[in-house]
Amino acid sequence: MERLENQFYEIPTLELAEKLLGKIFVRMLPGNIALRGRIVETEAYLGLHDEACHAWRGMTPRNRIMFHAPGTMYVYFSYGSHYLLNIVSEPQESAGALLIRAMEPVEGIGFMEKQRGQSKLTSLMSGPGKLTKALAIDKSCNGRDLFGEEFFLEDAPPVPESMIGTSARVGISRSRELPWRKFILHNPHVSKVRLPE
DNA sequence: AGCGTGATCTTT
DNA sequence: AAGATCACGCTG
Repeated sequence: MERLENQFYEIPTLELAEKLLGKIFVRMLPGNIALRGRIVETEAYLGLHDEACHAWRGMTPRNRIMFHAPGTMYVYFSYGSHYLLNIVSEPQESAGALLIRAMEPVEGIGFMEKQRGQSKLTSLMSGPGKLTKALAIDKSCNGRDLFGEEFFLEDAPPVPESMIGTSARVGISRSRELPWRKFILHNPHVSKVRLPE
């Protein structure tokens, strides 16, 4: 399948949240080994008026990559143990991004199992911290883009509207009313959400 | 349901 | 300098 170019990312963040579903995230390892995962869950974060977004009060050392070009990877360290992967969207000032919350393993599953220390397929990448571990993504990936030879997205047929679920975002306290989480309905690799109180 | 974990940001 | 807050995952 074809690689996705810059124009793919240059649409409103909430549209991109759905368009990313079904697409294949690829990481090439030394030795021409490929890791592939199908994106099955995303969350949108928008700089303006979204108090759950890291950038809602402006640029800081941590969030500066959110102000970069669409298609850049924003990776940050969370809860003392996990790296979380976002794909930057929107023009600079808007500071939007999509959190990649879950993928379905497609290729390189042996490597992923080793990374995760377990082999249950539906547990390998069914959460934002799990998938970065499976793909060996850490802070060194922060600021890299998806247009090189190591990281890129491959096109795939769009997921029909009837197959897309919507909900509030997981694990946040502010702006909980915004239904900006998108996922593929009934897909077993979608994260198991902690029920909100 | 509870807790480890450590960077980041806000408030003194 | 100190305290609060986490875009989480694991155990039980």
